Amino acid sequence: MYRNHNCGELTIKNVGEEVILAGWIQRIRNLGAMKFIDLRDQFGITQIVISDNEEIKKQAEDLVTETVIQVTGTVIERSSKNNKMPTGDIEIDTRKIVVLGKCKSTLPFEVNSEKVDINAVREDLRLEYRFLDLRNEKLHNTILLRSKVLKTLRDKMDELGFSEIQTPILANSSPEGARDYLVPSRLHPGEFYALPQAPQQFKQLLMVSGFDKYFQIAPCFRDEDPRADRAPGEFYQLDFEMSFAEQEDVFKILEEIFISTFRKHTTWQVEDGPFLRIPYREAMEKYGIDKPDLRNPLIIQDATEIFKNTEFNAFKGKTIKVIVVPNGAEQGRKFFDNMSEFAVSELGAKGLAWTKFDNENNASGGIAKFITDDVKTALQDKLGVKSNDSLFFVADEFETAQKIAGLVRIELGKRLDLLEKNCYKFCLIVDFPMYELSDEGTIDFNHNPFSMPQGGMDALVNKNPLDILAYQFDVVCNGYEMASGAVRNHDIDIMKKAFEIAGYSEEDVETRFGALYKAFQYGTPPHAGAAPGIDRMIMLIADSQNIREVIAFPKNKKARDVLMGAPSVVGEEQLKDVHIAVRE
RNA sequence: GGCUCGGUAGUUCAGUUGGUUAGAACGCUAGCCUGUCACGCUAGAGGUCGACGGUUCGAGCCCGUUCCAGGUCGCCA
Repeated sequence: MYRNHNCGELTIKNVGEEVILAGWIQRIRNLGAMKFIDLRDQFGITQIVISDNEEIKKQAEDLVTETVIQVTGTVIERSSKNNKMPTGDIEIDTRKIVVLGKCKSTLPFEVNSEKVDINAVREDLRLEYRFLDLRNEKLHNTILLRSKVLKTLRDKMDELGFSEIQTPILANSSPEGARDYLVPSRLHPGEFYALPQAPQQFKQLLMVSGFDKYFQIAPCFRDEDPRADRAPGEFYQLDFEMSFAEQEDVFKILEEIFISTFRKHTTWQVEDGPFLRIPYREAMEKYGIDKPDLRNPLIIQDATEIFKNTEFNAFKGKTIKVIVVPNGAEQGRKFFDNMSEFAVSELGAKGLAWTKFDNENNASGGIAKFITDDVKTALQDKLGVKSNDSLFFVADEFETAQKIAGLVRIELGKRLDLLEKNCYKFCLIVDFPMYELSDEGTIDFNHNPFSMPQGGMDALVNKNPLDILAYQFDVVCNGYEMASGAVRNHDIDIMKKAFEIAGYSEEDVETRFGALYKAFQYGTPPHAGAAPGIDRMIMLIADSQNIREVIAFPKNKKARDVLMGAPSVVGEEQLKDVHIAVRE
């Protein structure tokens, strides 16, 4: 028996009991004739005291921190208690110490040190020694939180009538989307599997097979560069799909999942559903981005009309976007200069014009001299500008102006500390366009080629493709895209037409999406679904700034596992097996 | 791939117009200490200043190349 209690459960009630504990030495305080050891395991810390007995002192002589030991002794009441810890009333009067796992005396970084912030330690070093890093309480607890969230999600999906069905990891390359991870086939020279970017086609096939509601905590693989909120290589989605479902049915499920999971695992405020629905175009107009952070109260307004006769050269012939900051006039000149500097150097703006309205409602500073009486009246009447407000203007081509104004809005929210605290603000971005214009001027799918166009065949035949909307939506929370979903296009004729508009022939569809093309000719129920990103969900729940904090063994920016050493060079024999020529 | 910020002791960092022996804190080692809990005190060990090349009497510092790593843009149906 290695232990009969853990390190977090002994209290004053256990005084007098003979116990065996096991754990890691977090700290040793050597007072000469006596010695205190903080013994740590996943459940807590218990103080071990060593005194008097020469035999035991000898056993404790060469101990170093992070060694795993087993301690046998008696629970005694402390003479000086520590009310900061749950076990602070007691300590273990030691009878025997056994070293179970030795540890080097010099660690690559300090573990669970209150003197050093682990987040300050170079990240590649933490990743190289991830097994030590994961001993740090906060990270350790985040991984345990992840386990709890996964359980909540599974229970919730089960409760909602979904069946968990696993789909292949060795799958086929899909010609759309991100770069695939390829796996060479041994049995079929020159052919490759691809790791799935998402179980998209499989889950739609399950619908054809009559599985009413499917879900899976699905690994997804995409060979793309990472971001702070996007892990390289692989990530997990709560992938689900429902038969005979419309968009609203999916919304209800998403609202149920997010609200219940966030309420269960956080203390921040989560509003009741339904989530606010914002059409994509409205989101771009008001926030300049399709994943708005609604904790930020600022909105973007259009002032193109107001300035159409302006003498200000930078505004002439441009789309003018303006952000009005209520009571923003109290900021000094330096703030405005810094914002302009930021917009130009960081955002690539041509400039960031600004002005402010004083107590008497007169524009002063910045571009005040271009705020004519007419413009002033219009700003007040049409955009609601009041005294002591400040205004930031972005003038550019329409889409650029929108985008830069969106980034300025985010930065203003940060610098002025405008974000509502301790809350999760969810919304649904709906009505994504079906198509977009590519850089080459051709028509491309905007988001997901499997989505049903709003208006069906009629819209495809009669409308300008760029005006067609899709039943395609995102869940957004606090500025992060949390889920993507759609009503799928289950009608083979509409599908052919939809692809035709994007420049694919029927043969293209047949070869690229052969399984769906075939299956949809044998009785397909209308279906819809979505896929919340699990890593990002846990990141928000844990209030982490970096997605690697919610993954036990994350890869670094270059998609390398520095602990395990993946990817790695493989032997010639292995390469020959899979018919890959050995380089000379 | 572009832009940007970094790389100095085990760790986190400082390092003056380029100038003697490259410092601090934490950690580590040793000694002292019977009530600590971020224990305290004293002493010590520990450095190819990412790598290569250049400028210079002299480079941690300036220049070039390169490697590694973070953020961001491209990318992510």
